[in-house]
Amino acid sequence: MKTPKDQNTEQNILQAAKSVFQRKGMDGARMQEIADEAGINKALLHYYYRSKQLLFEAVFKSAFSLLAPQLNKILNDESSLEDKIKNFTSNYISFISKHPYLPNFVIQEINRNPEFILNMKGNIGFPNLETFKKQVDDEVNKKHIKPIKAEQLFINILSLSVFPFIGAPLLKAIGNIDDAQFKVLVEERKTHVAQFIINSIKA
Amino acid sequence: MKTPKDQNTEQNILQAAKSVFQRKGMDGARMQEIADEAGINKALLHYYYRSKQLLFEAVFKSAFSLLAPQLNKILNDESSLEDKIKNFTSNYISFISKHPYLPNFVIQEINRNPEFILNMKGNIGFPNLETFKKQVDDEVNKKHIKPIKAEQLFINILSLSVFPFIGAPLLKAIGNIDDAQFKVLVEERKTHVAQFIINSIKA
DNA sequence: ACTTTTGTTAACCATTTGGTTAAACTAATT
DNA sequence: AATTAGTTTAACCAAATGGTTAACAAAAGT
Repeated sequence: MKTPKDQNTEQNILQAAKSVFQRKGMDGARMQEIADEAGINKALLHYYYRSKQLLFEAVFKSAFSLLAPQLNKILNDESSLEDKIKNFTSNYISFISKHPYLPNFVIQEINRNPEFILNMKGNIGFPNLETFKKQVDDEVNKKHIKPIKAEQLFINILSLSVFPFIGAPLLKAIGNIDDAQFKVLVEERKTHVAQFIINSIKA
Repeated sequence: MKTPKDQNTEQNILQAAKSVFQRKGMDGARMQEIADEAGINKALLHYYYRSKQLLFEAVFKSAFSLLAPQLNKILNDESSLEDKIKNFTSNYISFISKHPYLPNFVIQEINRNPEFILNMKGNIGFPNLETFKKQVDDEVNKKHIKPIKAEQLFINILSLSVFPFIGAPLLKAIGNIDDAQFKVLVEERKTHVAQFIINSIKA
């Protein structure tokens, strides 16, 4: 018997929780701040999500569910390796540009509590390397690309796509570049990264 | 009049604080836990370092001072570009292997409080890209390497060297690899990363 | 109409946490 | 031995924090 007054209180809470947790992390987040941002009383948080931990897990799963399908795109579609690399790097960098807090949040919390990701592994849609591995090994055998371990190639692709966002403040400081210039660099990376990788592995 | 009994209480505290802060971060760390790990009373923490904030800053500066000189090695020494890349990736990966919490700690805390790194920028020894930029541009002009922006190359080098440590639990989960296998991958990366980069940029 | 269920709040509670105080202890100085 | 100054601790404190309770409001069911 929901009051129509604000039928989506639960969503408001989740939205506020996302915003606060992703900026401050589990330890830095305050239930009061989430309540304020959702425009409700603190007790209502516990009415919908029983504890800080459960609210956090809802946020984390939601965030992870945004990132995982994007990963599967590169791992499990039908296109050629080169197309995969081009599409993935471009799409992933575009996607993260719109959600700049996401990768740092997910990685930080996984590091804080590594068992956490094990829960995720059961879920359908969890990324799996098998198809990608076969494809890379195959291309290597056919001498289409230089010898490389699929795992290393995957790590390289992900590193080049994701790290610039996680290390942004550091990179800006070292390179003495402002936000606008950094944005240009990121924009360039949508094509640069794929080219960089393909140059490296092509036979 | 220092008691010789334990002249290095201050160092014990710093050591314990490093351990706790680097594992739990500023928000997750507890002064009591640091005191316990240092084997002293909580009040002594405040006797030597007035507040949690000041103790944290001491730890952060110490951590950053470990990473920065390593960066300068690639940026400002006299060797050829290729040698720089080889030495840096190999040395940096070796170094971080011995301090696996360091990069995540530094990057996480910079993201939590981006103004923080601005304090560091004044310090001597803060990494500076100018020399590296000149060298890369020069190599490009001489057609020794393919055209590439020095900033992008720098980001790539750092991404490929550092990200695997920050994303380790994630990468292990996706690749279905255990700690031992991951250690092998990291070991391989000491040479793989340089080769991957050089393959990509060589003319 | 009235009873039940759901949504919402203000006030409250127990615990944790960073920080303080005053006293005790230690060792060099006089 | 008495003084002095630095070091260490137990006990304490106020604020913050996650969580609960009891009362109230609004729908929905009957």
